[in-house]
Amino acid sequence: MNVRSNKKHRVFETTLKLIAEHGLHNTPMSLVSKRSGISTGAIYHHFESKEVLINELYLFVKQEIMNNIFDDVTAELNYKESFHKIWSNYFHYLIKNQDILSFVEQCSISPIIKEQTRMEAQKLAIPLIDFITEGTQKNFLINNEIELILAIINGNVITVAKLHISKLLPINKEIENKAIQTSWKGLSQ
Amino acid sequence: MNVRSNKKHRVFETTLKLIAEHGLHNTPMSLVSKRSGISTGAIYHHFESKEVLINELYLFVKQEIMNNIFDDVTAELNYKESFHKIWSNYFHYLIKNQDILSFVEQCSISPIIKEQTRMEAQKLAIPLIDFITEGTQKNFLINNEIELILAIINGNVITVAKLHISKLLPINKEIENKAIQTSWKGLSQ
Amino acid sequence: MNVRSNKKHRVFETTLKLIAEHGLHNTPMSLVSKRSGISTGAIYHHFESKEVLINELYLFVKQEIMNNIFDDVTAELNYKESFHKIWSNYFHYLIKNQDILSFVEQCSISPIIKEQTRMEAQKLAIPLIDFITEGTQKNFLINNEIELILAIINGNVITVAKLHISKLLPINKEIENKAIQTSWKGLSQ
Amino acid sequence: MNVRSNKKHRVFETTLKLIAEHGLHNTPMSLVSKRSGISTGAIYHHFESKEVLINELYLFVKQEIMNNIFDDVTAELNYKESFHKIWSNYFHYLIKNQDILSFVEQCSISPIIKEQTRMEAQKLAIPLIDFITEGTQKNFLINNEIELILAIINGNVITVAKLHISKLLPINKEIENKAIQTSWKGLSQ
DNA sequence: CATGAATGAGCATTCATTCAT
DNA sequence: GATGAATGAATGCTCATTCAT
Repeated sequence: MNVRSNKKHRVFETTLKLIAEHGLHNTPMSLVSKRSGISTGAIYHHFESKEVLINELYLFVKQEIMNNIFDDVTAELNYKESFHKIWSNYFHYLIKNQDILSFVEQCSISPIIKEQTRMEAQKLAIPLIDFITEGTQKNFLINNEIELILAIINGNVITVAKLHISKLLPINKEIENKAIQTSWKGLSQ
Repeated sequence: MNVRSNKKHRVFETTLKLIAEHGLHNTPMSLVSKRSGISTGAIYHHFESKEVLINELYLFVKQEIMNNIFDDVTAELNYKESFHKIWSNYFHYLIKNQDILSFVEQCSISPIIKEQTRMEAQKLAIPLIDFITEGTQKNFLINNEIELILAIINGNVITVAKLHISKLLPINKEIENKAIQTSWKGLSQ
Repeated sequence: MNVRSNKKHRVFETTLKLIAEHGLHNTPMSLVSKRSGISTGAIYHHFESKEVLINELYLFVKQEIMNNIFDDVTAELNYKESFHKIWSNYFHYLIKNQDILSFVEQCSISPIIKEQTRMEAQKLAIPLIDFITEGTQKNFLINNEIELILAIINGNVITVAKLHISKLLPINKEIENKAIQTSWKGLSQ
Repeated sequence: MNVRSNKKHRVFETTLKLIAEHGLHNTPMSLVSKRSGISTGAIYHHFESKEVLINELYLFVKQEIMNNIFDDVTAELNYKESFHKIWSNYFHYLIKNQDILSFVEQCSISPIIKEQTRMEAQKLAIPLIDFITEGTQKNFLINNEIELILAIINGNVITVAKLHISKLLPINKEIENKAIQTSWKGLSQ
C-alpha cells in the first residue's frame, strides 16, 4: 500500500471505530481528524464529503468481509463443509471486527448509503453468489431464488454475531455449530 | 388516548417518517416540529431530549410490532400453523410499515439506544419467547437456546422484509412461503 | 417598525458598516453577529443565507437612496432647479452615508447580486425615470434614451462622491456646483 | 516577455476571468492554480500573498487600459476629435474586455486595494491628465479641477460600458456617439 | 525553481435546547 | 401548558499559505 492509500486506510479505521463507538449520527469529521492525526483538509483531499467517505468506507468493509470468508475453503472440502467453513469465517470475522459489524448494520438501511453504492456492494458478493448458485445447481441447496438464500445466510450470520455482541447469549463453539446447523438445515435439500 | 398521548403519538409518527426518509443522522428536531405541527417547546415538554425521544420511540415501535404479530393466531391452529401465521404477520407488518423497519434497523446496533432501553425492549418480546419456549418443550422446535431461536426468526423476517424493500427481490406469496419454510425447516425437529 | 424588522435593520446597519470597512470578500457572518449583538442563529432566522442577506441589503439601500433624493423637490422649483436639487440630495446622501456608497459600488457589478435583485432594484428607480422622462418630453433634456440619461446622472453623482471620499479632491459647495453644471450642461437641450 | 513574466501574465489572465465570473469574494487561489495550470507554490513564488496578487493585477489592468486608449490619437486630430477618439477607445476596450471592467469596478472602492496601490494607479493616468490639462489651458475644456474632469470622463465611460454589459441598453454606434456628445458638451467650453 | 499534498484557522450554516411571552 | 424566536456551540467544509520532495 502506498502513502496515499495508507492515509485513506487510517481514515477508514478511525471512522469505523468512532461510528461504532458514537454512532453514525454522532461522529463529526473533526473527531475523525483528531483521532486519525490527519488534518480535516487532508481528509477532504481524499474524500469529497463526509457522505462520500461513509459510502467508500461501506464498500471497503464489504470488500474486507469478502476477502476473509473464503479462507481455508479448499477443494478438499465437500459442499456442506464449505458452507460450514464460510459461515464460520464470516461469523468470526464479524465478532473479531465488531466495529465493522456495527458500522455495516447502522448503514444497512440508512439513506446515507446511496443506491449506486448499494449496487456496487452487491457486485462484491459475486463469489458468494457463485457458491450459492453452485449449491442450487448441484441440488445441495433448495431451489430458491439466489438472492433469498444469500440474504438468509447473511442475515443469520449477522443475527448470531449481534446476539453474541449484545451479551444476551455469548456464542461458544457449540452454539455456533447449532446456528450453522439451523442455517444449513433450512437451506439444504 | 388522551390529548397528551395523542401529541406524543403525532411526534412518534412524524419522527419515524423523517428518520426513514432522511436517516437517524439527519433528522433535526426543528423538522419534527414543523412536520408534526407541534412546537419544539411542546415536544420538549413531552420528551426530555432528542435521545429520550428516540429511545421512547424505539420501545413504542417494538410494542407496536408485538401488538400485531399474534393476530389470528387462535387456538384452532396447530404449532406449525401458528409459527407460519406469526412469521407472516410480522413480515406483512414490516412491509406495510417500512418506516418502522427502517427506524428499527438504523437503531438496531447504534449507541443511540441505551442499554436500559434494550433491556426493556427485550421484555416486550415475552409473548414470543413464551411461544418459542412452548415449541421447544413440546419438541416442535429444536432444543436450542431460546434467545438463539428468537434471534434467528427475528433476523429471518427482517432480512426478507429488507430484501423486498430493496427491490432486489420483490417477495410474492410464493416466495414468502418458501422463506417461511426455510425458517421452519431450520428450527423445527 | 416592529421588533422583527428592527432586528433585520440592525443586521443591515452592521453589515453595511463591516463591508465598507473590510470589504465584501472579508466580512464573515460571525463578525456581523458579534457586532450587531444578534446571534448567528437569529440572523439565519431572518435571512436564508449570506447571499440572501447581501441581496436584501442591496435592495434596502437602493430604496433608502430613493427615499432621500426627492427631499425639498417641490412644485415651486422649475425643472432645472429640481434637477439640481435631486443631484445635490443624492450626492449629500452618499457622502453622509459612505458605507452605503462603498457597499453599492462593491456590489455594482459583482456576481453576488443576482439578476432578480437587479431587476427589482431597477423598479425602485421609477420615480427618477419618471422625472427624466418628463424632462425629455418637455424638451428640458436631450432626446436620449432614458436609461442612458439615468445611468449618466447616476454615474456622475457616484463618481464625484467617490472623488470626495478618496480625498483626491474634497468637494466643497463650489466644486459641487461645477459638477452639477457639467451634468446639466451635458444632458440639457 | 520572459518565462517569468509570462507566468505572471497567465496568473493575471486567469484571476481576471475568475473574479469576473465568481466575484472577488469567491475566487480561491486553488482555482486560480487549477485553471491557470500553475501550481499554488509557483503562484506564491511570484506573489507574496493573494492580496498582493490582486493589487498587482489592479495596477496591471490600469496600465493595460492606458496602453490602449491613445490608439490612433494622432497629431492630425484636433482636440475635440482626440477627446472623441480617446473616449471611444476606452469604451471599446472595456466592452471587449468585460473581465477587466468587472474586476476594476469590484475593486474600485474595496478595501482590498491598498492606498499605496491607488496612488500608483493614479500615476498611470498621467498621459490622460496631461491631455485634460492641455484642454483646460487651451480653453477647449471648462476650467474645472483636473481631477474632477478626469473622474467625470472616466465615470461616464465606465457607466455607459456597464449599461451595455447589463443589457439594459445595448450601445450601438449611434448611442455611443450620443454618450460622447454628452460628455463633451458637459465638459467643453 | 516547481509541485501539490498537507495544514488548521476560519467560514457559512445547523440544530438541540431554552425561555420570555 | 404552548409557542417559536433566540441562542451559540458545534458541524461540515474551505482556502490562504507552507514546505517536503
